[in-house]
Amino acid sequence: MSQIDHQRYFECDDCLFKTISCQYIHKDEFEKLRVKSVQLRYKKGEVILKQGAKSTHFLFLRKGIIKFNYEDENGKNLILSINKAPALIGGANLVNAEFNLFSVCAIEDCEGCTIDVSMLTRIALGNTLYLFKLLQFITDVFRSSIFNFISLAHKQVNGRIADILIFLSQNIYTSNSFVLSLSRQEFAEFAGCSKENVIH
Amino acid sequence: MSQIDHQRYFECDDCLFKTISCQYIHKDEFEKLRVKSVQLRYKKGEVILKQGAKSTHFLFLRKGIIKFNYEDENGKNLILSINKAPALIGGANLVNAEFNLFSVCAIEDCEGCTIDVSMLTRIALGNTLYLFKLLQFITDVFRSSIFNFISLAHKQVNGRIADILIFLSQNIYTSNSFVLSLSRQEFAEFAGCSKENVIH
DNA sequence: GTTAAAAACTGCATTATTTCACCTTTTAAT
DNA sequence: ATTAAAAGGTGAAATAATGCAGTTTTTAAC
Repeated sequence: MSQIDHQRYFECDDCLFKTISCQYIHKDEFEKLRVKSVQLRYKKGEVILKQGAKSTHFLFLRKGIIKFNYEDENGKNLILSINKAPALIGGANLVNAEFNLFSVCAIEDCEGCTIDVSMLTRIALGNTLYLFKLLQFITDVFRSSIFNFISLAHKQVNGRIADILIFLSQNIYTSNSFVLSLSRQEFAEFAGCSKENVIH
Repeated sequence: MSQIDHQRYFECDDCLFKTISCQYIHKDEFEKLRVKSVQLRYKKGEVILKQGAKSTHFLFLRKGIIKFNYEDENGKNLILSINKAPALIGGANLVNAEFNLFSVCAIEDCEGCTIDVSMLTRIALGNTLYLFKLLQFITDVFRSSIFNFISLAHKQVNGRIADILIFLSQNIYTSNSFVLSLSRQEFAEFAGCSKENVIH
């Protein structure tokens, strides 16, 4: 009897998460994580982690761009942050395991693989330097969004839109020209303004 | 020859930081932290950590209320978050040691004591559960500010002001009525609007 | 207690932003 | 290829927010 065979889209050998992990933990230890992990592909728009759900795994995002989305009590969507691969998604739960505060959605086609939280926690607790490294990864996702918040909270719409374009150019697309994969509606949800305002 | 005698304002025996620490590390280990620490008092308005400076210590805030302040390139002040004791201030540097991104200022009289970062890091690296606990403390400071950001970025001024009042009532003063220790100017810096708008 | 400075407050003109009604273009489905 | 639905876009009226100029009140200093 074999376990369910999962679709394999890419090789683990050139995976950044593996490379970094194996600087701290033994290959055999990493193998325990690997056999529990599942490779996944997400189409643009798909939900990767659902707000309110309890997640049993992280996602190591190997390729693609994602948004952190918060749906408020009136059903209004707000984009909190946008991040690109490589990133460790859902990591906030490592430190403070609760329900997902936000949804994570693909805004471009993504691929990555799940990582079992309890297994990773067990390994990290036995290796402080690895734990430290993971925490840096996790806080990076957060850190990059702080200056967005500052701009959003304290500038007018023009400045917010400009700052978002600069942010996308420098941090996400790393290019002066890029094809925007956000709709005007999504852009407005990120900038905190009406969609008409984005267009004008 | 004795070392400089520092002023002592309060006893360490009933300190929450000591109590929590000693659940994870040995008393003798804690003593190494204690002898390096200095008790400090801050008056309302005083700067505890300075934006841009490299800090060699955390502050365990034992009593009082503080604000995280960001001064932008035009010299405009923005309040990012308000927190009360007990809290571990400057902790972001544990994971990702850099210069302080923000200033921390007392908005009511505060007391606390310094904690040597390198010593604490050394101890925490030898005790993962303690490290975990510290990280929870540190991320708490952050977590509490997320919903402020959501409100700030995506509501109008009335809603922002209302949300801040609710936040202060529930999270800081934990009372339905309180004496506001922020000036209207500071309130405006927190709400991201003009001071006239706070008054109207 | 007097005085100066800072903070609180007010009304109003100017500017910014949202909302609405409507039109055009693109995308996806049959 | 046709059609429906979604996204992109526009202008103009209504609403919201800022910035200014000025008055009153509170606070701190001598």
